Amino acid sequence: MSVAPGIDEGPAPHAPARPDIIGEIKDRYSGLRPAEQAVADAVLADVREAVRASNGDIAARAGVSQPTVTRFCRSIGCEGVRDFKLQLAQSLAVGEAFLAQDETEVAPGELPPFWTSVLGEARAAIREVERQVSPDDVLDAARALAAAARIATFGVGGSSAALALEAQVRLFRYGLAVDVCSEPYVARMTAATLKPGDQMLVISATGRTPEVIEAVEIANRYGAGSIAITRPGSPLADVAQIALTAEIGEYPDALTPTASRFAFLAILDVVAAATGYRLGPTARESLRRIKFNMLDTRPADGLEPLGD
Amino acid sequence: MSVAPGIDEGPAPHAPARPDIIGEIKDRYSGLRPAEQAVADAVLADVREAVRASNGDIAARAGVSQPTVTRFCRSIGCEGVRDFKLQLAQSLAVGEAFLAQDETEVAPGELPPFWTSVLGEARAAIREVERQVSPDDVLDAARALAAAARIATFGVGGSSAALALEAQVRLFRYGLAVDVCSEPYVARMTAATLKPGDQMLVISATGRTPEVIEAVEIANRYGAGSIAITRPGSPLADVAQIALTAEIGEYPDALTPTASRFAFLAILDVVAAATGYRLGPTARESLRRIKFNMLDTRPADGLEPLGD
DNA sequence: ATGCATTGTGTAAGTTACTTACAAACATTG
DNA sequence: CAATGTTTGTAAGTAACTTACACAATGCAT
Repeated sequence: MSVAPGIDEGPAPHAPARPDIIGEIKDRYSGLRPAEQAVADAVLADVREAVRASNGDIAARAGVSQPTVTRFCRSIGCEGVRDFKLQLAQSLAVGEAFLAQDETEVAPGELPPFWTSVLGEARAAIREVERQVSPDDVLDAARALAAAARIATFGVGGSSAALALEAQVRLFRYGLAVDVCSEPYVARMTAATLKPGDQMLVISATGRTPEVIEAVEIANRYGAGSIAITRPGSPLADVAQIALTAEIGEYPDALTPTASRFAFLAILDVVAAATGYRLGPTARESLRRIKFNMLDTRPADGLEPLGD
Repeated sequence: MSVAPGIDEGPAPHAPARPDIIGEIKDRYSGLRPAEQAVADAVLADVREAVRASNGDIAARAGVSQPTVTRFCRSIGCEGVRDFKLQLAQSLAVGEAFLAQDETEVAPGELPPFWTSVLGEARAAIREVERQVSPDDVLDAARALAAAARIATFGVGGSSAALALEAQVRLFRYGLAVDVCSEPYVARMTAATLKPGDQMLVISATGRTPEVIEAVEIANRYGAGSIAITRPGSPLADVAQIALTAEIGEYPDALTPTASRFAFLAILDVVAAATGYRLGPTARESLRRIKFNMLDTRPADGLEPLGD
């Protein structure tokens, strides 16, 4: 019985994200020639069908000649029809994976406008973590946290405060000594009590909140380590000894909550997992104890988050 | 200046997820004929190249005839080479979107084992929100929240408590009266003060925490509305008047934080956005005021989350 | 071990799909 | 109005995939 070989997806492209050919069609639509616009109309009218249709079918559907279809493809930046179809298939596949509205079996007309943007932004934020956060930095942070005699987490301003709480919740379970605060004066006082071997872990989406920067500076001054989850190139990233950064674009709609929370939560989770692995058996024992004691208070039902 | 037409991706397929052709190749590998296995090897050795290569190129690379390539495609369930390539392109595109390890430009050997699992689980959780949460329920919840004279949010146990805080942070900005607590006795007392027209919003990953269920029951009893973000079919989902539920599988590794937080944060964000849209101008005015007043305390740099 | 049947595979021919070249029609500019 | 440039279709050429058939290899039965 032979074993399937491994998979190699080819050398990594060094260009940014692969262009979304559907987006390209729409962006360039107004600059297309009339017959080419007819092709675009035909394609966008049923993208799935267009992926499978022959050049001739598309031409017939659009009421143009076959070479016009080739020209259309060239106009939107493809090498030819074959290239176009491959890209269209990929754009469609990614679209379905990210915006799989048809899989929720909800009629398109009934979806609120924010539905796709909120969830799409959340996904994009997580993707940015993959792109921007260095695993080495994560491992450095985990090493520092795992070895810390004490950890103080701090964040202000609502969501950063909630994330600081999440940080505490994630780390204390491994048996680490973690305290959390979201009040600037207490944070400053806490930072002043830190010593060499302690860690300050702060979270700030903008990286420019003076109170957060100040707390890190105080911790640094007293010889403690400092880790920041924040925005690249920000003043906070500059003062923290380890900076785990991701730049998350803001969706330009004030009514839609910021997606940066997803990115920062993801960073936190990766760091927490790395710390857990770093600690190894002691972390597992701590978790085991928690599980054991939480079992007494409520019936368990398969795998569940510990403690809600 | 013509406007680009809308997009129609074609009728929704009623089958489950589209098969992953790369997975099919690997699953069926041992059952393939020898020459077809050589094709599989050649394809998997460089999938990106294979997508673009002609039938003849693949055959040459595999050291087989062109018809063998066609046969290979048929063996793995495709109609032919054209179909195969389209599916391969899509599988590759989805794979990149979900597991784009090569885009982080980190050598595969250096990635910690949890890296892909943590982030992949986060993505899967968000996807489950799309699959499981009904937009109608979201709109119902938004309608109730937008009309509420008062909103009380509650969650216990660490992350649910953090999410309750996130809920408060998201909603109060629209000008709604929202208070948050994570202490069961205070929650019970708060619930007892609610009246018709008020809303209780609770978050619980398991849906079985007695304190949370109890708070909802109290609120119901006093004529207030109740909204739960929780697990489907749970006791909490049963007692809440509006239940926004998603079942998130737990990754069977105690050291990896639960991804359900991403799902619940996503639900929260969708509900918050829907509420904001429901409120419309009053929400925007409230946000404008916050922005205006936060500008005084720190320099703004493009679009940023409000208040960190 | 031998013969027969089945399976696997390649070569060659046929079909489909895409591209190129050229001519005609249309639009723009002077 | 004439000249030039752009757009588009028809027809021919090329690329890519599929089918048919023959041969080789393998497996099974005697």
